[in-house]
Amino acid sequence: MTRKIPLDKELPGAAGDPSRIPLPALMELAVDAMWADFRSALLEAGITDIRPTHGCVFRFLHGDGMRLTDLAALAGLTKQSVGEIVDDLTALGYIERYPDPTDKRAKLLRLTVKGKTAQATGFSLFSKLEEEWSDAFGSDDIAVLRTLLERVALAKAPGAVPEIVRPDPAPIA
Amino acid sequence: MTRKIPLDKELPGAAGDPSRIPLPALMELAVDAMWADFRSALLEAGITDIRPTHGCVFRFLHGDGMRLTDLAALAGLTKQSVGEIVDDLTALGYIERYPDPTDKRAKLLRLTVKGKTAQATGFSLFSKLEEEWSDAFGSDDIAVLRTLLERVALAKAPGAVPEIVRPDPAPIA
DNA sequence: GCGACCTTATCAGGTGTCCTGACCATCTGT
DNA sequence: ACAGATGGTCAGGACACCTGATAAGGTCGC
Repeated sequence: MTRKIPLDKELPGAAGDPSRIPLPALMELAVDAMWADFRSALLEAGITDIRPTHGCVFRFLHGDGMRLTDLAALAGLTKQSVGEIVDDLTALGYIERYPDPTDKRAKLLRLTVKGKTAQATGFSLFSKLEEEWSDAFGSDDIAVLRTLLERVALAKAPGAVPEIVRPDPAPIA
Repeated sequence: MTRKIPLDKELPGAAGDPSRIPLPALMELAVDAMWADFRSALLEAGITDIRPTHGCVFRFLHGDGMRLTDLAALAGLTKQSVGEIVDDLTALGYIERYPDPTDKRAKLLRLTVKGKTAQATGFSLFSKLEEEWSDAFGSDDIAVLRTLLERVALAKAPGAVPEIVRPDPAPIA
């Protein structure tokens, strides 16, 4: 039972079985569901003042001082856009700006303790979400999904893949 | 080679391996890539004046006369929003409005010939896209992806699944 | 050491896509 | 026949992006 509306006898487009929801639409449904799950988990974890837009900061801000320009480049947005998001998160106490000692034009950005905690919570909830989806839809299929998506990301958006942030990374050696 | 930045020795969140891009982010990358592929295929097919927003009409408008309200409900948007989109597509010649003979308040919407052609083209391109992705990433994995996503959609957004439109369906019997 | 040029960040303003609220014309149930 | 629901539209606003311009500060050639 995947279809409700009976099919026409002749299909103008003849583009395969039209009861198949287009794959991109199907994926969008799923990704929306994922984000909805994540957001409600965030709320349950007591984080109520972070909007989806803020995600780019928590995903890409790392280290002990990043420039707005660099963060924007990682996030794939303009510095103006990220600037506004950064203003927001600064006002909320998740990140702070301080002057770059080596360049009087620049300001450096870093997560506050509150911000680091929130970032860690987020990453932990992502993990939990993946486990829950594994339980709900089969860990084998979710594993296939992940490796497939990783290959897709590498093939289609190579620049975006390696730059994903981990909680407070610091170079070894 | 999935990671570029070396890991910290101690991971604050300890939320599994942080080199794993969060699943929702990974899916978003993939879905964006899909839409990008689809849009460029649309352009190659000579359809250059349809914006992503217009998709809701081509996805959900079917039959020989639908009300704005019903279309909006299917698309999950307000009638005001869909009204604007409909104005747009009417001006572009893809759909037309005509008065509902049974209700003087209402207007009915239907695709023009141009609109039906575009819809059919779209569905055909979706099919082609899925084939191309099967070739590129493995038909087995794409098949798993599809059935998984269908189960997800059914579980997480049951209302959205059956109402997807096919090109010009007409009830049998 | 100094002008030409590139960056950094920010200000100002605009666009596209959604939303809520208010409204009139019309239909429906009692 | 009238109260209340419904169909469509107008007006206005939120939000997440964008482009362009500008001031302050680096960098490099010579």
